[in-house]
Amino acid sequence: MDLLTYFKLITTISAEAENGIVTGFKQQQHPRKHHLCKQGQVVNQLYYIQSGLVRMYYINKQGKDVTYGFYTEQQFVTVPDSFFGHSASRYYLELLEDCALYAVSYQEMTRLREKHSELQLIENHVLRELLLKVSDRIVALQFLSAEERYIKLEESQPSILQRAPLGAIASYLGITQETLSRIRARRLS
Amino acid sequence: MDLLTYFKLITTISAEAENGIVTGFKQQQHPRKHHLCKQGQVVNQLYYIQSGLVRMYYINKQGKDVTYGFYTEQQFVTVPDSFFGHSASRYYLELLEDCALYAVSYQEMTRLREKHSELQLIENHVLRELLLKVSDRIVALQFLSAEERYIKLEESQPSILQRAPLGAIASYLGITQETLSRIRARRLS
DNA sequence: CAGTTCTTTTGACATAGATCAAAAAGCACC
DNA sequence: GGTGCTTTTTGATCTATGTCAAAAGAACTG
Repeated sequence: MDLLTYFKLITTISAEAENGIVTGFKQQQHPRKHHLCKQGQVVNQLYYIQSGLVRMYYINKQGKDVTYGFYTEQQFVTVPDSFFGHSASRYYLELLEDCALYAVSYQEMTRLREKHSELQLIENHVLRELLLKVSDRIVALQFLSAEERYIKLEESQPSILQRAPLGAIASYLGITQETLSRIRARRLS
Repeated sequence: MDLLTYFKLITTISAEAENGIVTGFKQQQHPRKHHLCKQGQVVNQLYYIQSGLVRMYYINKQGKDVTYGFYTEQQFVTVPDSFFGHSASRYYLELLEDCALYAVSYQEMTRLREKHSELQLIENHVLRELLLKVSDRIVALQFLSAEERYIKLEESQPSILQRAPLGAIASYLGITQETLSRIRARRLS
């Protein structure tokens, strides 16, 4: 879905704000495997995903790649602490599919937000969505078994199971590839 | 710390905004064990904790009480999805100590936000803090062992270990009381 | 399409942490 | 200061999930 169309679902947008959005958000295309950001960089862009799939991950102390989250069509993605705090990112942002994105820089977003109250609203909306998404994860990780977490993902974002590689899904669920593979086998029978 | 003092650490506050804050945020005192919210209610207030300790928890499918988070001095607490979305809360908010709070209603917060750009900034700041806090939890729950999670809590919020009961801490860490007790014993020797 | 490499599955074994049960230690209230 | 609660600790198993290793399957590449 187009960025403006999406915004209009959240709130009504004045003509001036629409103008600001169209110039402030830059359309981009990137191929599969492209990195929007690597560990150590400051992420200065907030991305809206028109189409495609993005994975956020980090490398833990044992050198293992751990998926923090998946982001798809009609979602925003960035590394919040880096974007808002201008700090080095602990995370990588990697495209798992070719993506059509809209990107806005922090400076531009600040300008838009100050000029158009709609953008303020939208930013809050985005933050709340991110917060909600993350809250659900905690509940899952805290007290569901590996299999229950898998089922939960299956219900909430079924397409991920098809679209992302096994290893990425496993670390997202907080389990090993092997265990995920076994869960899958068990569920088929 | 006083609410205004805290706000002034985030941004400069105009005289009018100061006025709005002072009238909009109501000071409250509540005793230990009081509930600010129970499961099923809509949480219409955002709380700033001047002193005391608040626990957010829910009852899971097996009927067990699971701590979602602890909130202390100089933090904001509410149930974000309920407060922002006017939906029924899945969580309880319980005071683990006598608390001095400032409370602002959703409507009042909206009014303040629209009138004073500072409040907008502060709200975003609060959301970002909540998001950061929660992000760290995910990283911990995803790939740290029970003992590592304990150590992490010890480092980031040492006072919780003294102030909250064992069972509440255990479920926060995603483990049983018994395991937590054993971890403690192990670390003392 | 044969060879190389990456991904997923399967198997055997090890272990962190759960569960159940009971003892011990803290607290509160007559 | 004893009697009854609640909270914490300790002990003995049990189980889900991890680890290591190897096989099977897909997916690129020249």
